[in-house]
Amino acid sequence: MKPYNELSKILLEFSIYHTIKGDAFKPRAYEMASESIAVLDDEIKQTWKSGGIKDLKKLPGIGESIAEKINEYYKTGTIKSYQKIKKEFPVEMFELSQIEGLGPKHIGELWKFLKIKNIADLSQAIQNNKLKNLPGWGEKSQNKLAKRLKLFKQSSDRMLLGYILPIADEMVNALKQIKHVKRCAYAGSIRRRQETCGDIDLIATTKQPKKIIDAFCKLPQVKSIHEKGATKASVRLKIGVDADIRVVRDEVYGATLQYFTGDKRHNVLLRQYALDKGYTLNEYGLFKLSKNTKIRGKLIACKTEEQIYKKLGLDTPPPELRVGDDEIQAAKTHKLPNLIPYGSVKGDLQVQTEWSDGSASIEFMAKAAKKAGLSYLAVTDHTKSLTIANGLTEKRLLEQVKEIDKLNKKISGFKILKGTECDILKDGSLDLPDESLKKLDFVGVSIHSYFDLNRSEQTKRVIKALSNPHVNCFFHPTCRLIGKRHEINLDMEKVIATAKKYHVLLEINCMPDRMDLNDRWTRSAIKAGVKLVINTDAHSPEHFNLLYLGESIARRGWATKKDILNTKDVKQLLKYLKKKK
DNA sequence: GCCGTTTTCGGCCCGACTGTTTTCAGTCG
Repeated sequence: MKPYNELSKILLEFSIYHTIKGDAFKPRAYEMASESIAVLDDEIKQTWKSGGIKDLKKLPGIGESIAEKINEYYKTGTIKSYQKIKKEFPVEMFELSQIEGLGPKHIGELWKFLKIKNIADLSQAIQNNKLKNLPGWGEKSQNKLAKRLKLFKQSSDRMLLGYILPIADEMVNALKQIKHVKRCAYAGSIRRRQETCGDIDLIATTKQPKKIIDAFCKLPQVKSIHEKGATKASVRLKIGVDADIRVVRDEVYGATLQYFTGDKRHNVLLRQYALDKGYTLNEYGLFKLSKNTKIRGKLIACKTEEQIYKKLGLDTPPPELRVGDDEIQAAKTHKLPNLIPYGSVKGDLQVQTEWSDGSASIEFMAKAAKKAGLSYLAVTDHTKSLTIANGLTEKRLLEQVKEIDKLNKKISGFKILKGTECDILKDGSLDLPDESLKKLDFVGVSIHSYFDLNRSEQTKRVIKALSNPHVNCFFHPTCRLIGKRHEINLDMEKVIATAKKYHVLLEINCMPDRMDLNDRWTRSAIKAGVKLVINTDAHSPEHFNLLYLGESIARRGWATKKDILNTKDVKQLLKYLKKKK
């Protein structure tokens, strides 16, 4: 399922409604707007608040009519034309549409013939064998829908990238072992490194597609099969999400990879762009259109993604940037950023040890970090107000400082920095006095209490904390836990401006359910000239392997190496931090 | 209903699979 909010659900219902009515182009317009709003989430309301209809219209997929509907929604809490539709057609269209294989037309028929309004009605109708006698339906379609409904009821939400990526890797590696497979890769949201993914998209190349499809359907991760054709299959995995595979000839690998990497909005824009230039693009290649006709002509490119983009006069946007925003424009004007390469981070600046709520000693963590390829870390245990995590008092912090001095003499080729994850108290003051903070190399601050303060109080609290002259970094700034806890209510624009003013670093936290900052705030911070760091927030040695997740976000936020401070070695890092003192 | 480096009007992405059909509509990505 996509991360829809209420407004994006309403717009999707408009889309479904217009499809049922038979409108040709309105459905897609509403669908695009719905997706746009799902992605922007909280930001949409801020846009409306600060710029009204005028600024809403600047957003992709939102024009006069939908901007007015959004305005009405925020002003009155509802949309009149939506109420009208609901009266005429009182169906939970969004809910029903979340069942795989149940689209607008069928939702319309189920209402027309059987007065099915929601999931409960549908379950009842299936039990009573009512569907199979509808025009155009049969035994098979009823059974199929029954299966999909069951899956829907027990389906898990989107999975965190940090959990699903390793599974996709396993499947790709297993398929690569098969004799006839030339190439195999994951595409889709996983390749784009989206923070959560709804499914796994694989592509493979071979001269014997049937063998690969069979092997795919028999992978140990597979629970059941939805579809199995000559070159394409779709299955349910035991972990509760779907996986799709598409098998093509090796020569068209580039076109297929491009096509299935998406995202949808990027591809729609790219194909429109191609049409304007007299080409048509599909999963088999870029084709020249014959003059004045719409007939597909000569194959122009298909071997690599780069070749296809180049023929269109574009640089190749890295997969992480393909979201259908402004990346095609940047590709056209050669302004795509030189993204930070994976494996660039040299030191981890948020590490918890057994001194507070970590599982290992400082020495053990340092050795694990070194083994993971890092050359320094900052020990940043919690502070005293976080009693549940055994936070450090001033006295214990001093003892820890001494121990770190000792360890630094003992361990060669690696530097342990003295740091803290100092709690920001309710009023914005810090949990440790300045005398303690100034003894440290690296002061991180973060919020672990009073998540519910209103926007102005919370913002004031954070600005006060960041203005303390000893503070180097704001850890997991929005405090969100994906699927569990919302972002705290912060005026991020102000926080970013404050970070800029006081030379405070903002963190990209690599914990799979944090990923905080997210990609959009990362891009805003970079645009504002704020430096960032990528930290794992390690509580045990294996967490150092999560750095790639933070690097994914940085890339999705258009970060180059120079935007991320801990891509520097420890000497340069300390030099930068010193400037502040 | 949205959108514009040919357009403020006239376009709007494309192919595989399924199930019910005898040539296609619906759905998906």
